[in-house]
Amino acid sequence: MGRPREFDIDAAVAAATELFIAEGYEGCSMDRIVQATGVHRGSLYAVFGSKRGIFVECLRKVAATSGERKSGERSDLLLIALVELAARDDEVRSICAGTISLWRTDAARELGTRLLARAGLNEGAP
Amino acid sequence: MGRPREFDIDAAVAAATELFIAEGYEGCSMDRIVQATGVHRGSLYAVFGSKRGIFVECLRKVAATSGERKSGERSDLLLIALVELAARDDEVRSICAGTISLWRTDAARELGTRLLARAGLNEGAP
DNA sequence: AAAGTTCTTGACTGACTATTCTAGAACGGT
DNA sequence: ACCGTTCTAGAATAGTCAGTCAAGAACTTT
Repeated sequence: MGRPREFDIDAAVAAATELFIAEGYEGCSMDRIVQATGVHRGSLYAVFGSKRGIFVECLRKVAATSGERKSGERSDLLLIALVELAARDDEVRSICAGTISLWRTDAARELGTRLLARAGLNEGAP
Repeated sequence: MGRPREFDIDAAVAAATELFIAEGYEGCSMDRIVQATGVHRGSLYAVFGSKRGIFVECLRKVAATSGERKSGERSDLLLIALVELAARDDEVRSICAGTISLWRTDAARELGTRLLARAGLNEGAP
């Protein structure tokens, strides 16, 4: 049925996830995502619909594999989602809420700890 | 010495602070800041130099009055700073580190708690 | 091999971005 | 009353942003 896709969706999502974690949502452009994934803009839009669509897919992937991940990895993208998107995006907020509710640890402390680590704090002098 | 300033710098900083807290750093444009402060673009640039300059001043103000503020108010802008700026801006990171080091509470938990509250979580169903 | 379908590609668009510039207005000093 | 200085006002600029589109390529089915 038609021309086969030349890129791996999961791989693109993984690459985009790393990018979002490193640069934030508003902080990284579609150009950067195209560059990091190696997938053409048009192809990304055909599959995910929008930049937000890409992010939501990344978030869903992290949520789905949350159990298998270390506490750092599973929190990083949530941080971005909570600070930049959740307040104005019901779906993102809902995914975040669902993910966190599955954690057994203290969510506030885990997120706060990871927040500081990601910012480069709590590992030496100011 | 020259024409007197027609706006109150502290008031502008306070208005900008609220805006940054509500919409994030990348999430709010200079247009929005001009609108919220009621100060002309040129005047803002004359005083603060850049959008980043405005943010840093807001952060400094919060840091300086951190002792007088409730835990929510003093954490909100730090969240934005830590997630969006600190990783790539040494000065911002330094201000954050200095502020947090003065807190007597568990910084990670306080930030995490505020993070969830700001996102609209932990106050009802998902 | 022709038709139909799905994907890729590169160029394009209009809106929005932070920042700058110039002209003029309001002050203090002389 | 003029001069130097500091601020304001509005328009302008160049760059970046997310998103779109038409043309062609790779596949399956008939």
